[in-house]
Amino acid sequence: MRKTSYHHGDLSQQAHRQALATLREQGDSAISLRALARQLGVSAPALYRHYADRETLLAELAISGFQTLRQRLLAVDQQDSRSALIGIGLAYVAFARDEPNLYRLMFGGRVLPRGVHPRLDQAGLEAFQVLEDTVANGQQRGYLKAAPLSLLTAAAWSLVHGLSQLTIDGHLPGPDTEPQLAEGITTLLLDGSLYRSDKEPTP
Amino acid sequence: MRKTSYHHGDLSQQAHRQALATLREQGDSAISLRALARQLGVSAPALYRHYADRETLLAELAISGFQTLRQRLLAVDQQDSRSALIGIGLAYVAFARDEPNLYRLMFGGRVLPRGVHPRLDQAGLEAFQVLEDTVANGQQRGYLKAAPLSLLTAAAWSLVHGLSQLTIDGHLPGPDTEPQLAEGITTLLLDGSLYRSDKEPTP
DNA sequence: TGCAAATGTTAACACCGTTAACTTATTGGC
DNA sequence: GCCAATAAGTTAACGGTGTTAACATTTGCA
Repeated sequence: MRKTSYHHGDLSQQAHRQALATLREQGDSAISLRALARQLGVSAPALYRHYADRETLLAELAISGFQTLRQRLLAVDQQDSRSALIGIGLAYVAFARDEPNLYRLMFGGRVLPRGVHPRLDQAGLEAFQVLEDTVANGQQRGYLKAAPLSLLTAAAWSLVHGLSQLTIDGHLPGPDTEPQLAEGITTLLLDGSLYRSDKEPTP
Repeated sequence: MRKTSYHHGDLSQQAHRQALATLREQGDSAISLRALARQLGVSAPALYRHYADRETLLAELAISGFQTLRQRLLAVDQQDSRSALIGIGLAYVAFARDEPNLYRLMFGGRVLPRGVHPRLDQAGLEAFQVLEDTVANGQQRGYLKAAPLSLLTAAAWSLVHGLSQLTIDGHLPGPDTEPQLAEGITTLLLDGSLYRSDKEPTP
């Protein structure tokens, strides 16, 4: 009664799985509920028993994306502040490079606006929290300036997010200069880009 | 023979105009060739005399976006290096904030991939060039580190692009903290975020 | 004047997301 | 163990989309 049963039995999960595969390979615009249903051997309206609409399905994919991004950031060694910060930056960009289509969906903006899917907003915040905690930790240890936490965090996030986006969209000249580029840029934010002969980072 | 003539006479430009208006108000996904033709009082296939397909029309909009972004960056005062760099950063983020939907289209990535519309790629490069020139100038004047130009430029671009994207998509906590945030962050990249008591920027 | 090119037209194809109305299987209470 | 409620599927249909083919009209030039 597995194959020919009226009820599919595992449609929700399999739809998520298949949609994620399509997303990875061809981007979010290639995800069609009808095609998805076809691939799963089911009628299109059946999917509406599990997802309110197409956008909700996409939101679900983005949520799982934020969760794995968070896991990747949590896995970074936090021994000393400097390597923790650089490590976070590298891990962030590496995730975007490994999952460009998923990353684009997560930060698409137009396709998944904030304030519509609460669980999505929360998943994004939780990933962001890891970065903020690392920055706060660096401040407490006296490694980072006493500037407002929100400012430092926004700067760090902007930098890695911008670099990720530009990298996966091919805007940067040498696309294979990664990940030295990520490390160099992160270092630059930490040390500053001004010319000076006297640079002695106070740990 | 204006209104009832068989030939429209100005379809290409008016299509561009109307599509840009729709883009600004509702985002690129709201642009439909059929609806566009309807609004212009013309049949849908007529548009194909002027644009190869929908994507080409979107590319045209993005091109004009890059051109006005370039103009905005060129208008920044270049008297001294520091204010030029900060000014470029502010102008860049201001553009994104003023034209969020246009900006998203320009850097969408999935909807307008690079390497497909040569004129679009070129327009993007030309805007980028202004930023690079400013950075190179700062180096020549001895204001910026002698690090590789591509590294410094990529860092600056990543920062302003990331901040723009996060801002217009509402990812940053206080959305009205702009544009102090942009200035603070740009300053941070210039001076570095490390704690140190001796900071004397060498001009 | 006449013919070619430019620029419109209608009809049609193959998709899409979504809803309504209906059918079948599963499950929990008596 | 039956049987009603519910969960999870079905087909049919509506209105929308991008795009192409085949045809019509206007314009501009030789």
